[in-house]
Amino acid sequence: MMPQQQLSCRTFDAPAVMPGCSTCPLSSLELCVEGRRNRESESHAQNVGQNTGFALARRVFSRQEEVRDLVPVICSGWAAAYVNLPNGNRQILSFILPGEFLSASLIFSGAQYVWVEAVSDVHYRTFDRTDFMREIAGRPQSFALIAEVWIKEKRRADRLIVDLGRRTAEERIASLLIDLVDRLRARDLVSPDGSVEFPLRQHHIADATGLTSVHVSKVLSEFRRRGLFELSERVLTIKDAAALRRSAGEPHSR
Amino acid sequence: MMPQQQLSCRTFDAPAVMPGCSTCPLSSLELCVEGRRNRESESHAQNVGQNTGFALARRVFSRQEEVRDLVPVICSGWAAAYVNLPNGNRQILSFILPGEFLSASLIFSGAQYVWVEAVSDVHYRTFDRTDFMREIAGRPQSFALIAEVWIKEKRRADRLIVDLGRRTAEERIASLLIDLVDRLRARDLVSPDGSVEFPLRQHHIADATGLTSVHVSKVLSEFRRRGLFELSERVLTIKDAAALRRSAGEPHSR
DNA sequence: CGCTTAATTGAAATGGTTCAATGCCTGTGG
DNA sequence: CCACAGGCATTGAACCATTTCAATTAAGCG
Repeated sequence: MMPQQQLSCRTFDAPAVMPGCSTCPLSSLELCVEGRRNRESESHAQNVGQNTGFALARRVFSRQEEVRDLVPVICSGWAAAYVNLPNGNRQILSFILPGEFLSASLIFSGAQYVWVEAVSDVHYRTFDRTDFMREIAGRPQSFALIAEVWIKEKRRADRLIVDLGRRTAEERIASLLIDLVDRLRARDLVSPDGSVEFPLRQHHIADATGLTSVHVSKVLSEFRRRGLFELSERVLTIKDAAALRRSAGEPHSR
Repeated sequence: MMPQQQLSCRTFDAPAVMPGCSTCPLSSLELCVEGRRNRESESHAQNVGQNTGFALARRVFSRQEEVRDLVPVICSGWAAAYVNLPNGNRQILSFILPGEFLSASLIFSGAQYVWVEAVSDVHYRTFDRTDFMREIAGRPQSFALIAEVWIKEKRRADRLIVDLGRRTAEERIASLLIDLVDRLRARDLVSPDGSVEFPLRQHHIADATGLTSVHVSKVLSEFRRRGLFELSERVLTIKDAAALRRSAGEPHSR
């Protein structure tokens, strides 16, 4: 228990409760030592080996050998899961926000085919897979929660397939922004005036939407010109949500 | 138990053992009344409500209300899971071959956002979700098998994302053909001379690869001209597997 | 046998890429 | 405090992979 591999970079004294905790499955399952909702309640956290980690922005922080036996969850910051192509291109499969598993597949298997890069500085937490499995196997309602997480991830992947296969650059970019803002809102990370910390570079958006960063720049400029949002200094402020949603095309099975 | 909803179309006297049985998870879990490997062995099949169904080619055969409580598995024939877009386009998310769940998500939830169409005539089988869950929840090794199915499905979705986001028409089409043939080979559906029943129309390939059927026609002609395969009369014969694999680009995380 | 669906082919149009040049900002080192 | 390098964003022009449009033939199907 408590396998203390250091995933990468330096350690860090992380504050106990992090932005991701409010929506983190590990927290609601009372399996996280730090993020427990109710510190008085009976907790299973001490039965699950766990550890914290930290990665600087732009660093790759999940490697084959490191996730072999560990299930990582993001506590704060953004990450991106991607694959590299022989020609030097890459495709981002998903952005990972605070309170999310690096990948739901890693809950059940250490086999990994994606790279994960920290977009901003990232605090994460790793759980011993065997311990974790044992804890949820016993409790059906825990299992239902994990199934839900998994289904959501699959649904998001399917939505991306539709975007990449059948929708224009404008629609893809608008969808991505809407999806991210919606998820951030669920985590209470949108401030009352509608602005959000938005660490993505244009090349991230390009890699996620299957476009070039040159074209992303052009589309974003056009969106700004139309007054849909403001985006500068790593802060995004939606100005005309309805128009943005229109640009994303009809909601195709949200 | 045994909820006897008729999913659609007419009933049919299906032969007990079908092409999909050899690789069907329900069969290896001994949960299928018909497809059991070992008829003498102790089986849990009578604990799980189940029924057969049949759908004619080109029919939609999975609707919201119908999968609410049922987990469908294809026994013979091909199906396609897709979503419709407001502009009349559609995107096929996956082809479903004999021995596969309609969608792994349906194992855990009846909420559905895709349509499923029979590509060729399809025999399928439905299992009561509650019964099914109860049976696998108790047995960890069953659960591992289901997790594996789920991970495979997700991995295939991720591969499609990469194809649609970053690869050319040729690469997408070649990848699709290779993937299908590989899966068919695993089911022993490739005859010794290398030919397979291949019920897809060009518009299926187009809808799956995010292209137009016009362009699919051009690429397929070019492939044929180069002698990579023959394809006519719903039969595909790979002639130059190595060259086809080259056209698909490097294997990006198979 | 006629009617609809599927496949083929060519020509024109286009959404997005590629290439290239410029400016900006940030961090770094002298 | 300035010079310089590297990453990031912007803009315009040329290019190209794929779409769109259109016309023709071939293939199922009742």
